[in-house]
Order: sequence, then C-alpha cells, then structure tokens
Amino acid sequence: MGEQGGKRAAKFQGPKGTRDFYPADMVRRRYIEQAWRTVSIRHGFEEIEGPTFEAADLYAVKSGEAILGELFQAFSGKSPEEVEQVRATGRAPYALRPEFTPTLARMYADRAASLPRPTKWFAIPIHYRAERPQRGRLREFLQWNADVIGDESPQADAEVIAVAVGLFTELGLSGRHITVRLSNRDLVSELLLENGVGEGNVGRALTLLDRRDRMAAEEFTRACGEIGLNAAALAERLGSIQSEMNSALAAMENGEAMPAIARRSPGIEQLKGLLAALDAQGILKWCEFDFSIVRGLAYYTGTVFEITAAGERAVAGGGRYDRLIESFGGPPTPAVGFGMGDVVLSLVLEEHGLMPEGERLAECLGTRPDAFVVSAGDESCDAAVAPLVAELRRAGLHARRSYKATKKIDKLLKDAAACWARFAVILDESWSAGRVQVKDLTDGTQHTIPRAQLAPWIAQRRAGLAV
RNA sequence: GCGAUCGUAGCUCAGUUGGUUAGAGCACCUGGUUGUGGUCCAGGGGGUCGGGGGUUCGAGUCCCCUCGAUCGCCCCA
Repeated sequence: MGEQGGKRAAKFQGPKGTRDFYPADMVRRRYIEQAWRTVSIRHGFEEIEGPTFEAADLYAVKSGEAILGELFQAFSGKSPEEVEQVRATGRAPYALRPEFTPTLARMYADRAASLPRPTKWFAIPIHYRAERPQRGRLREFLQWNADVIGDESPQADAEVIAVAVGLFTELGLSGRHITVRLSNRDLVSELLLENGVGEGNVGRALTLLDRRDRMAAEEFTRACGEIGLNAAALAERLGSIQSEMNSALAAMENGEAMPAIARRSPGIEQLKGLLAALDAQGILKWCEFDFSIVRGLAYYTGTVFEITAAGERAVAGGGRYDRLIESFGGPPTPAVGFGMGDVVLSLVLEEHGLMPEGERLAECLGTRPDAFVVSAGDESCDAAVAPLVAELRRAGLHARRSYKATKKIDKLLKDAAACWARFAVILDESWSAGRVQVKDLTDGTQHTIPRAQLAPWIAQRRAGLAV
C-alpha cells in the first residue's frame, strides 16, 4: 500500500499463524472433520455450533490467566464510547473464542430446563489464540469438542474418553501410537491438604504443580515454601498411589477383578469408578494413570486427562467441569468433555503414513467424478460436450469435462485420471450415429453405449450392478 | 513477549572471491511423436531474488531495519 499509481499492487500475506486451504489441503481437512463427525454421531453425540466471538467477560475468570494472555480481542468500532474504552483500558468488549467450553456452558445454561440428562453434544469450531506459532501450534485452528452434560457418574467420563479412542481407531491409530493419561484433581487436592497446603492455597498449588517441569528447581522450592507444601512427601505419596493404580489397571486388562486399593478417600473412589467404566468400554489398553497432570484451565474439577503421542504435544485434553454451568446462571450441572485440535492430529497422521491421498482420499470424501467427458472428434463432438455433461448432471451424476484443446486421447485420458474419474466418456466418429465410447477407468474395459442410455448405464455400473 | 536458524518462479532448489539481459527439475498451458490413462520430444506463460534503507563503479550475493516461516522458551488443542 502507499504505492504510487501505476506501480504494481502490494502483495498481501495471510496473517501470522493462519493457513490457506487450497483444494489439496482442503480435502485433508475434510478427511479429519469427516472422521470427527462420523465417530461423534456413532457414539450418540449431536452437533452444535456457536458464535466465533463472545463477550470477553465470558473468559475472564473461568478460563484462567493462561488463556487470557492469548486472547484475540474484537470490537465493532461503531460507538465512540466503545472505541474510548478500548483506548483507555486496552480491553475490547469481545474476544475471538480461544476455546469452546465457555460457549457450550452458556448455551446449556440458557436451556437447561428443557434439555435431557445426559445431553451429549459435539462441535467442530474454529478457535483463535494470539500465541507464537510453532510445531503443532497455530493462531487459528480447528478443535473437535465432545461433552456429556448432566451426568456426574464416571461412566460419563469413560464415555467421552471412549469417543476420543473411537476417533483414533477410525483413523488407523492404536494404543501403540497413543496414550490416554488419566488424573484426578480431587485426589491431588486431598494430598496437597495432607502435605502442608492450607485450604485457601489449593488452587495456587495445582497451578504450581502444572508448571513444575518448566521452572527452575530453586524457584519451585521457594514457591512450595510460600504455601507450606512439602513437595518431597507429596511426590512420594502421589508416586506410590500412581503405581498402585497402574497395577490395578494392568490386572484388569488381564481380565482379573479390581484389586483392593490401600487408600480410602473420595478421590480414590472416583478413580476406581473410572477404572471400572473404562473397562466396560473396553479401552483400558489405551490408558494409564499419570498424576503429574493437573491441567491449566481453572474450571476443571475431578477427572482430568491428556492424550499424547510420542514426540508430539498433547493431541487432546479435557476433564470434568462440574461447577461451570452453574457459574453461568444455569442449575447445578455436572459435565465432562475434551478438545482435540486438528494441527497435532494431522502431524501424528502424517508421521505414521495414515493420511490418505489421491484416489483413496477422493473415495473417502465422495469426490470422485462418475463421468469425465472428452471430445476426440470433429466440431460436432466438441459442441456436444457441454449438453452431455449437463444431461449427466441432471441425472444426478458427478460429471466433469476436459477443458483442454487437444484431441490426443492419451492426454485427455490423463486429464480424466488426474481427478480419479470412474468413467471416461469419449465422443468420436460414432457420435454421428448417436453412440459414445465409455471407458471404465477402474478395469480398463471399453463399451459403446447409445447416448440415450448413457446416464442409467453409468449409474448402474457405478452401483456395481451387472449391465 | 524472548532466543536461534532461514526467506531466489506455484513447489523443491542451483546461483562461483559481489560483475553484463537470474537458472534447473516438477507443476501448468500449447504442439509433435498420426487416436486410449502419471513415456519421449519441442515450445510457452510465470520471479524486479520477502519488503525497505545503506555500502559500492556495480548486490540475489556485504551491513541495518522490517515482515514472514521453522524450531525452542512461555502456554496449551
């Protein structure tokens, strides 16, 4: 911009951390979205969607500082008061959504009285976070969310984990590639209280544990001192309970009954319930306990989990948020859910050669043309291409044509093969007698078909019926 | 927001100690090899070397700034 007239226009680049989806990229995105949608529906979830921006206050307290620092802010610019507010406070009235759970909780709270229990919803929203892009992290991304609302039982926790596992299975991933790491905030909180932390400092302590690996040892020690936490004792207790729980998990995976657990507490009861429910879902082999996971978002309660793949960031993360809906003005409503981003998932699929391409991808997405019409004859054949394509489309077929000027059949067929068409319709000398050549590009056979029977012939043959 | 590396056609890259009109392969378009699907051959379109400034007789090649990308930090999907 700012160039003199006559100079070439300035080129624009897409904003930092965003992606352009050309056709080859879009089909890969659709492949993932289709798997998300198919598996969600298979597990009995119903699709919802909300606004891409919300009142900034929606995120203010519930999400925690971590997300607040990454908010993309938005305002209409229509009123002087609004502009002045942004200028004075640096805070806009709206924010592009950085996550979906607050929107979901708001939507549920609005109609809670008329919604069934449990309500099972999924969404495939686009999200925005103003962080520095890097491997597996962009500023604009898709995130699949699946939530069970109104069911406090561990069966609900297991059900959302099961739909995530179902997705991995659908895409060809297994427990060799993927691990579901389970934890429980109530259990960790109990142990914090038993190891020196006062009632009012539990939240702070959880945040501290969440960052433990990322801070200097002496800094961690000092922070522990401030809240009275005996970190060594806590680590020892958590570690021994963790290995006990993992042994129980392994035993159950071998078909044995759940072993007795030494400790008795509300947190342990939740974990035992979860273990039984995961067993009922048949997905124990994907899971393990990892009590170092507490998660950064402030609204989590009880069960929390992260799903990881070797060498990558977390593919998905989630947990219980039993008080969030109430805090948005709804009735007290337990809920559990997770989010899975498209960026890391794509990397994992690529890494294992599980992202299909070419014909297989076109087949999965239903984008293969049924007929590809080419003219290899005189002007009358050229003129017949457009009406013939239109006729096939009216018959409900996916019909395309070549736009090349050449009459070379090899090049025209190459054109047809490039889009994975099932049949090539060749207009040549026989067109003057009302017939076309149809080549089945799958098996190489060629047939002479009267024009009037072309569409039904292709439709039947596509359906696998004998002609 | 901080650090490191990088930035030449749509893609992958080559460009000699700075020196005349910036190259290749793939892709795209056209034509030929006289008519059937990732052969071969020929031709063509497309880049002011991310952008701006500076040093120099002269910079894609050196210096500064800026934008972007990649990989870490932070945080999380």
